[in-house]
Amino acid sequence: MLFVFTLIRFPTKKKDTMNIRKTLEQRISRALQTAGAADAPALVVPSGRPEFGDYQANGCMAAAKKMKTNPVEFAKAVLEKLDLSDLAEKVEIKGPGFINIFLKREWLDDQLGSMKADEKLSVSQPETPETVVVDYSGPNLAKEMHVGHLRSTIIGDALARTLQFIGYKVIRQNHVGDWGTQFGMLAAFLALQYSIKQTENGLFFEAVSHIKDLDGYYKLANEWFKSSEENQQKSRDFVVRLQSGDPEIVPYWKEFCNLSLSHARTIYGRLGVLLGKNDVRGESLYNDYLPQVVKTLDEKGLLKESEGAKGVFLNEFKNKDGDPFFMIVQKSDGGYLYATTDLAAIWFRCGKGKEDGTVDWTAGRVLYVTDSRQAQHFAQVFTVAKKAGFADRTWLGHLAQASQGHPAPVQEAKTTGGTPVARLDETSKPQVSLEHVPFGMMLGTDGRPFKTREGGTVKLMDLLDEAESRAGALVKEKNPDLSEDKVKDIAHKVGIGALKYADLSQNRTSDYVFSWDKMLSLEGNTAPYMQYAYARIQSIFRKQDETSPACQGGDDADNGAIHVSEPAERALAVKLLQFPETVESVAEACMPNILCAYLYELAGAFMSFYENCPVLKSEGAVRASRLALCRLTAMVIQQGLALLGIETLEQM
RNA sequence: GCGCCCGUAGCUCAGUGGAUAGAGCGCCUGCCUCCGGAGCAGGAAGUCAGAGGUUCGAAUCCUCUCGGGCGUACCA
Repeated sequence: MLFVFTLIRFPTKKKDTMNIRKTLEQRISRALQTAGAADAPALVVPSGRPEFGDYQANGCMAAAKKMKTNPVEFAKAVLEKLDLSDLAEKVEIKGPGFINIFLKREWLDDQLGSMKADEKLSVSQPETPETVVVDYSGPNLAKEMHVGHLRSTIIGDALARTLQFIGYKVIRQNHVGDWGTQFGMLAAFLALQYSIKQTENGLFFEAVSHIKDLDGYYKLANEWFKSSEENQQKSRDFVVRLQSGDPEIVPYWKEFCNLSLSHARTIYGRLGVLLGKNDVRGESLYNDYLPQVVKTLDEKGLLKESEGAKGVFLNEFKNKDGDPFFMIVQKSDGGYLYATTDLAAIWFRCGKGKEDGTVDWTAGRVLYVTDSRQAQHFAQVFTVAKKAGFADRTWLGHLAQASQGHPAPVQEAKTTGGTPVARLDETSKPQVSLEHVPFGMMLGTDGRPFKTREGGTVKLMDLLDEAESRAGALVKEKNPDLSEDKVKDIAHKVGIGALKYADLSQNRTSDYVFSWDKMLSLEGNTAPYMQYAYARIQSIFRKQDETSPACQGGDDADNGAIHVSEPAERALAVKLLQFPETVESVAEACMPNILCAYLYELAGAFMSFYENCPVLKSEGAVRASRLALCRLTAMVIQQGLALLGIETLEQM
């Protein structure tokens, strides 16, 4: 018992020494406090200019203002309470009260050494690794995936990878659209127009071999539907029977969904997106919950009726007439809506699924990676979910633990770029953090919602083909001696990497102008730039094995101690050490573009280092140190790109 | 009407209340007998839509105006 108690009270905590920003933040906050400014944030940020050091603390001015003292005098007082001698060679006050910190080279050397020895690259694990559900991609199975699905799929995947790396338990959820009247039509067409064989694996439809693309199938089905009154009637019968769970009909619908899902899986495979069969939890799986959702809302006294429809009035939102918004959960004909399904999904994810034994987890945080047009919808759904208690915590996360014996801390509502998020409701009952992670729309070069010249959408498959073929052409041009297989492999990694990076590097909240050239560009701030830096480093190690037989095998070739001295080395060193704080920011704000910007700066710092500091031509300790620096840079670039779902290559 | 988002270099976009607003593309000037030139070093290019306000300090926060987008009761 005592052992357990000890574990709970003193969780094994990794030391946080390597997150520069956090370390400085803690030390300076303490100094501020000692100097008389309680609760004043230190406001530590990397310095804007080299002459201002590596980091600057901006908190003194505001604190002094609050205390009505002279900011420079106060900064001096803070400095007296502040001992950074172990990590800084100089700490000075400049301007109206900035504290500029110049990190010590020896300290940088130490930090780089421990970072290199750590498989997590100094990214510290959360003390309580809660379960985070990431809901992303979620294509409608009736149609083929197009460019509009790219952002959710890629951004969601990068966030899931990042959260997982940090140490959260990540549950990927592919909330595919697999329900609704159109599925009755599609299934009916499959059942009635194609020959069917029973095989060991279930049904086999002749259609499967004919359907080259889903959109073509959809078009055919639609024509069939429209061609006669009889077909329409058959189709409607199908819908009714399907929705009542008729065992004769369900297999047809299932087969169609499988067909469509296999198309999605092909796309995911080519994109390198980690969404598998087990991550698919379509709308239809919540069907059984829908009546219960409505019933629960009724029991909580939230359910009202208006013009025949059932729903919840929300004072927090206004409708066109300025009256409370009415969120409908059951139509006047008895049917349910997406708001109902979303409520059911929240319920499922936040405890109901575990209670039912369907899954073995319950969420502490749920991220919805969908376009920004749904912001209002989610704000409303989250509000209702909280009122109804669908998102109450059944698992005690860090919030509950932190508040043991005290009133629960009231946290400020925060946003993840759109929807306000409340972690605690008005009764201070711990709640799951439900966060909409919105992204902007895909626009054409005319600034209008993106469409092809024919008015259609660009198929994702076509975009991937184009990305790889453009990259392939470039690879052949740069390196004509490579084998066909090699070219193909490089073209794939470079092309897909560029495509993903083009999307991820943009602030997700802004609208996105679709451009073949921009999306598939391979120069400048693109994924290939980082891949190229990585390949250059690998090239150094290959050459190093050849030129220095004593070090062959590479085992200890890069194991030398790092001693930064040249300015370019120092700049690279500081950049490398900023990896942990960058990854944390990405996870907290759900902004992969922060990581992209970081990696671009890192690769840039390496390129300068590469130009200014010869590695293989240097000797002794300098050579060993530079080799080690190269190795660590390669590790960070590889890991950083991996968090974005982008692969590295040994050669390109 | 109401709500939310946006307006930054020729184009596409970064930018956490901090010091002289940054990248990429395009344009101009240098750099491959030298670890991979998909690169490096540098240059030109800005009334941060406009006007007020808060602040020691505003592209960032508040108000208004102009311009654009999205959403707004039985689609998702």
